[in-house]
Amino acid sequence: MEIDKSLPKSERILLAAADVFSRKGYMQATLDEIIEIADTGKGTVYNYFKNKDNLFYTLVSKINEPFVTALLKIEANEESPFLKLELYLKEMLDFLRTNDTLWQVLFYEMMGANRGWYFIHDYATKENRLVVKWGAGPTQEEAERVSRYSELIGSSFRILENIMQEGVDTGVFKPSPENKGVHYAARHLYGGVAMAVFFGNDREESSATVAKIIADRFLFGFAKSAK
Amino acid sequence: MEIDKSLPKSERILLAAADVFSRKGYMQATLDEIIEIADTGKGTVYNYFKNKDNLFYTLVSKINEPFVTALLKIEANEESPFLKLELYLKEMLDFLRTNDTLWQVLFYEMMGANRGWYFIHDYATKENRLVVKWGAGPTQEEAERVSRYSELIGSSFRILENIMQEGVDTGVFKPSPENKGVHYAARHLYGGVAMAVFFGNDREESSATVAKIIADRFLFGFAKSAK
Amino acid sequence: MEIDKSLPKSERILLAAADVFSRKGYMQATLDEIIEIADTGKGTVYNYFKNKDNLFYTLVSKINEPFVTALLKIEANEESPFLKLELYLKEMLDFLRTNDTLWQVLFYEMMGANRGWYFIHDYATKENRLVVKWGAGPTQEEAERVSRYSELIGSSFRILENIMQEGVDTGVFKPSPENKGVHYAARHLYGGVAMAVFFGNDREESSATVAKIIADRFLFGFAKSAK
Amino acid sequence: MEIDKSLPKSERILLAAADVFSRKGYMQATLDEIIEIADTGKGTVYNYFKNKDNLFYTLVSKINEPFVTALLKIEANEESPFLKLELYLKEMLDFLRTNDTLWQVLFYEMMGANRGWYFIHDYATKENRLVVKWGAGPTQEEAERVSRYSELIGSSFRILENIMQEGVDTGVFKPSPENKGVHYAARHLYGGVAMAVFFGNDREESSATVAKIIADRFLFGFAKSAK
DNA sequence: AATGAATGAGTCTTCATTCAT
DNA sequence: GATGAATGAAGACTCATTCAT
Repeated sequence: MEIDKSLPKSERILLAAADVFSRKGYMQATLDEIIEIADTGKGTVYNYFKNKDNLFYTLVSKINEPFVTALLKIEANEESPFLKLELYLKEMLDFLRTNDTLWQVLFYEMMGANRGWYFIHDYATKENRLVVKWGAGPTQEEAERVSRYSELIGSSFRILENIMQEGVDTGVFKPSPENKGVHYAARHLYGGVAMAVFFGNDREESSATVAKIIADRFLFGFAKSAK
Repeated sequence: MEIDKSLPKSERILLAAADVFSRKGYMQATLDEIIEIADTGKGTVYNYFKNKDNLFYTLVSKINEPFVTALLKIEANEESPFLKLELYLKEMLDFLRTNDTLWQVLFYEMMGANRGWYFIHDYATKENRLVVKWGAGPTQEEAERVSRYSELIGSSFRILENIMQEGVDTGVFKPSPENKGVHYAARHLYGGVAMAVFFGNDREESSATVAKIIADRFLFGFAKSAK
Repeated sequence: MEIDKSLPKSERILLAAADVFSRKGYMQATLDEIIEIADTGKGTVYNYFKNKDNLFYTLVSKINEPFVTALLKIEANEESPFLKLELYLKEMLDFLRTNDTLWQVLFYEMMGANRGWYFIHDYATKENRLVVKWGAGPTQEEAERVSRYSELIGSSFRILENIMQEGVDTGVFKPSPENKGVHYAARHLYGGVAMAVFFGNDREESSATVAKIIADRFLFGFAKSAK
Repeated sequence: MEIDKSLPKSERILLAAADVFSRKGYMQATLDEIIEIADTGKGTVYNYFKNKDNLFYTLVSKINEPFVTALLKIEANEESPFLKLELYLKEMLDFLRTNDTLWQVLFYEMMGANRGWYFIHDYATKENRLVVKWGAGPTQEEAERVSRYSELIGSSFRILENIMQEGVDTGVFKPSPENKGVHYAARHLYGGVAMAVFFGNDREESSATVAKIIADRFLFGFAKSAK
């Protein structure tokens, strides 16, 4: 990979990091390879980023930002929940197709290596609450790390929930059984889209087409006729 | 974790490995911790397993076997595709709830480290074909590794495809637009279930209930009425 | 430095460590130099010692042991405090002359790098009590480290105090002004001997002779006649 | 720590250096922390001081100066050696209590890293002479460094020797056995005071009181009666 | 004179793998 | 078969020093 030498160091490092983290994952990515590609010194990386984790987080955080902005715009517009959902999915497909490998890593880092504890988003307080099932629980550092990553994913995920909830509230979408909220259905849709992209790297259909199909199937079902 | 000392060494090692890989993921799991739990020597591990990767693969492979057997039985029975789908989902939920962390790792190892190349399952030859988009492609070792892991996931995934295809063929499920096959929809459903489990560690509802809900939503849609 | 290759690895490492720590001090000593001299692999060091600090501590601890044993024997014998004091000093001189550089490092590590906090030995509970004058205080790790080193020095220092106190109790030594105990005088004597050895590397006089002189001057004064 | 911004840069750097070296010791002190406190640029430090070592030396050298001036004044006055000794000790106690950590570092730097070679002060030529017992000896840089630091300590130490020698010459202090000079006794007293301060951070008694006690004990002994 | 971005040599530490017993 | 002592390649991170502006 070649990086434009005229860019400032910090950007060159981020570009190189994107490349390496995508190919190697978090653990196997090495700073040596990153500085080799960024054509910079090792110390320079540590002038801009506190450590490896901070470099990775800064990177995905930066990429995530315009994505969330676009989604918020979709959520805020005046269209029907049907169309909003489709627009959301198209946006998400475009985003994941561009950042597939990096987001695989992010998903994994968010979920992985967790012993007996996890975070649950408390919709009342809007905070992530630590639940320790057993064991000693995470160190503060581990907890913060996972929490940060959860928050990143959550920032786009909750917009999907909002759109779906709007549909339920306005009576066009089915409520969940026993009115449990849309969390589970949203999780399923969100995760399904992500995995479908991660799984298959084919890009034969445009994201608009695929979004339309997914939305259609999700809303009106895979069965030929209603029960 | 306590392991039955009367078991043969190789099994004790696998049990210990299951424990450690589940908690730590692949990279962060150490052989030192595994042999500590298995109460055996480090050399012994290398007598039974070629290396760390082979140990992990043997482990997930062994766990996967009865799962696939159960799915094959569901596929083979005489029920309607509707019920088969529900049974499949219940089986999958039970399985993933039991092996969530281990399968997170497996998914990641299967997808990860794949920039510029990937595998496509050729439904005709039933083999995984390597597609190199750009770059040097994987080393033979990398390729074999990813291929093996893909095959593991694929073994359960293709059964879902078969059930869905059966529904399409018998006219109860909608065919894909332009008759492209059920791959994309299957990927979406399969991935969605997996992510929903990986994401949320809540087990409030029984897997049977959840399977019923997912199947219902998947088949008949999230919208209140058909278009 | 040449090390007997027939010795077990752990001993070779300790011998090499003694050499390097003596010459370089704690911070500037490198494991690379130690393994070079011990003619062993870097991993081997970490099989025997948890980390650099533990290696250093194990080393000085091991050296300190027979020294304290010898001092305890002196404390326990039936001689007069006068003679005990002289014997103690001779023993200490012999010890410090042998281990001068290593003990300089130990003294420094015990005292140095302390921000606003220090340990005071509580003679009642026989424990080291942390006193934080200002600032955040040490991390637990720092505290334990310094405490361990303090304890090492303290093990020989308190024997001197005991001997001096015995002299006061039996009426042959002057009590401290306002009966404050012998701590200050002991500190002065102990530190004075240490510094005298650290300062001047001359070994012209035998330790027995020097011990006699120090004891004489300490007991009967430097002035020609009493006031 | 706040530093007066109106002071010239070089002084602000020295003040900041005093703070950091005191708290962290030589090795663990970083220029980053120093410039942070001095509120200056890193390059500026190197405009005024050749390197880290030179900064440290300039600092302690500057602090040492008024101390030595005060001691010289004591040496020069018309009082008895008894009183001079007491005044010297009070001055030293005051000084060390103020600069304890910094002087610990200085003592250590002076003594440390000296295996196989050391300096002896030649009282005739008033120069430090290098004695190589074995090994290659120090590099010129090492030698100069240790020599400079030795000279710093020596500047105050030799005044104590002078006072004691004056007492011997005028017949009020005991000469050393075989007329070897007061070096050893001075070393013992000087080192003892230093260590007593470094060891115990208690400041319960005023330096005047402590000086009186030390002088009394040193001159007239710890034993209740002369032999 | 003042600055601070850039550097890379240097260090501790980890851990999969080997092999002699 | 079973073992575990020994290994060294690899990797994150630090920090004194330089030098162009």
